[in-house]
Amino acid sequence: MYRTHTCNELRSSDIGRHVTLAGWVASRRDHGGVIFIDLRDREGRTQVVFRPELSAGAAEAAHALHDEDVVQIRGEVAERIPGTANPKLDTGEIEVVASELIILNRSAPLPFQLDANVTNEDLRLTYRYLDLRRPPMLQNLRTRHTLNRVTRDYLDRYGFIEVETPILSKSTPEGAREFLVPSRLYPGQFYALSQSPQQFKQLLMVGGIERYYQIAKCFRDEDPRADRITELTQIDLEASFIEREDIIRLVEGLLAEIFRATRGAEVATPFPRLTYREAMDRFGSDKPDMRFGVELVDFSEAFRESQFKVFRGALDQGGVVKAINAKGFAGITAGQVEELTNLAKSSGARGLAFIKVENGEWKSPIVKFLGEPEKATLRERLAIEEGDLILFGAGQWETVCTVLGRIRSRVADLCGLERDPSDLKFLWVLDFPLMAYDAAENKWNAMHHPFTRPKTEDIPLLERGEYDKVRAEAYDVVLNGVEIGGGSIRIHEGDLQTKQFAALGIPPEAQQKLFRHLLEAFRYGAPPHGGIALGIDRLLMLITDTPNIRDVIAFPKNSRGFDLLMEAPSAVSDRQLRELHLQIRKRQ
RNA sequence: GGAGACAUAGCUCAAUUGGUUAGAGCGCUGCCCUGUCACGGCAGAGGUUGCGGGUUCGAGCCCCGUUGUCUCCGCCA
Repeated sequence: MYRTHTCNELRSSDIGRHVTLAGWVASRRDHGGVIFIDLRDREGRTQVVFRPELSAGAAEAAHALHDEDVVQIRGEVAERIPGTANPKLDTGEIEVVASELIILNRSAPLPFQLDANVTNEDLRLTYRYLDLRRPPMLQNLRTRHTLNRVTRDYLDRYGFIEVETPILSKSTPEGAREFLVPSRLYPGQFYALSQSPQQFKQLLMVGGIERYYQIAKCFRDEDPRADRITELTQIDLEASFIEREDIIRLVEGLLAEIFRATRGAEVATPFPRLTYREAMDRFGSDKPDMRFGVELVDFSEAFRESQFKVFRGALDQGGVVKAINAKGFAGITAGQVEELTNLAKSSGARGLAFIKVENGEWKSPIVKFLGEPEKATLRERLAIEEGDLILFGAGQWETVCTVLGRIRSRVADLCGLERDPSDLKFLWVLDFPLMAYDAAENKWNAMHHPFTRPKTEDIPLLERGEYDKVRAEAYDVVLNGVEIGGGSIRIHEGDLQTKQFAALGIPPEAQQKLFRHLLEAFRYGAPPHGGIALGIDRLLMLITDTPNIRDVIAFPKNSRGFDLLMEAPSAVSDRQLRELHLQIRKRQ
């Protein structure tokens, strides 16, 4: 038996007990005579003391211990000498007086100290197995485990069956770019790694499973971000004979249980709701952070006859003029103005008009173009006071909303507006547009995915080709400005699905080639169904309050999709390539 | 595909306007130390300042290029 107790188990009540512990040397304090080590395992730390007069051999060997050596210790639990208890340790009342020390394995000096703040993430990822020994990382993995366990219990209680779906699947190049896997048995043909179990879960509904879920790995060959990774995990679920309200109630209950179990937080349900249109209009985002105000206000009517050409021009071209009031931020520095302007430009704006309200005066390059009635409208609707900063956007509705939404968020950070991670502002965003026009490709794309059901009352719009007006029976769940999940009611009728594909520019032949399985399945009594997928990694970022998605994943790839630990991707042998019928082209 | 920031000892960082032999803390090595828990003391090793080029009497610092990392835009059905 390697151990009788863990390193976070012994207490005063165990004094006198003969025990065996095993773990890593977390710290050695060698006084020449008496030697202390902190022994660490998964559960915690226990101080071990070596006394030369009691066991000379063990003490002698203890002189040579180093950090992260793996040892086994036999000894007796003793009360610490009065005044030397350590209240910082759960086991701080006692210590183990070692009678025997067995070195199970030595450790070389570490490339970084486990108790230090390491900013070099490459190093942490290269030695991830060492990084994982740090308590916060272990805690993140435990939290992840709790989330998975609670999810399985909850969905089981509601009659959901966990079904695994293939990872090697078919390339259907709508949506995210896929990872392709060459086939040995079918020369020149490829699998695609599943970017989502979407089509399989719909086929499960046709299969009469009725309620499915999976903690599913999804693969997307897109550029990562701080909160995005190419290999992500989703709580994926789908149910038949349900409506939007059923999914919403189910997910609210699930999230409440997850936050109770992982954070001990009580989540108020039901969550507030906004339509996509409202969310964009008022907050400039389809995933607004509701922990602070600063809403976008529309001034299109007020500036209809404006002398200011930028505003007037935008309105004449069917656009909008909107503004936000950054309360008390008139003291913005020139550098900050430049930063906000660059943010606006990178978000699609031509520039960023602003007014500083200082010493009772409106300071701005544009103020000379404003008439008294316009000023009065601004003053009233933005509740302008001394010290405020007004920021404007003018142009196409969606661009203006997006620009001001990003400005809103940045201003909140610059102003130090409260963004308390324990303030959980959940939100449903409903009625997304079914499709979005892609000017670059000159075609309509599905906003969610091509299987999303149009709202029933909007189906005639779809049939008339008024694609921009068609709303989807789709819903996103948002927490503190982060989209943590999205889903929809699906199309279950073959003819409607065919029309939808056609609207997305997929002609009948391509439909058959790519989606024959689905269209065929819909011919045999497909039930009405819908579902949702929640991103576990992002959810954990919010639960653990970490800004880096890699910190909640045991073995993440870096932001370039490279695995520093395994050094993948890597070159393969000519023989492997031949088996796969592949030839590498020389790079130019 | 585009933009920005960063790169100095094993780690975290410093180095005044371009100026002597690039420093500190932690870690590492050796010695000392019997109640520490960020133990302490003494001594020591450790650097092609990412790489390449340029300007200069002189470059960690300025310029150009390049590589890597991170962040953002595009992208993410």
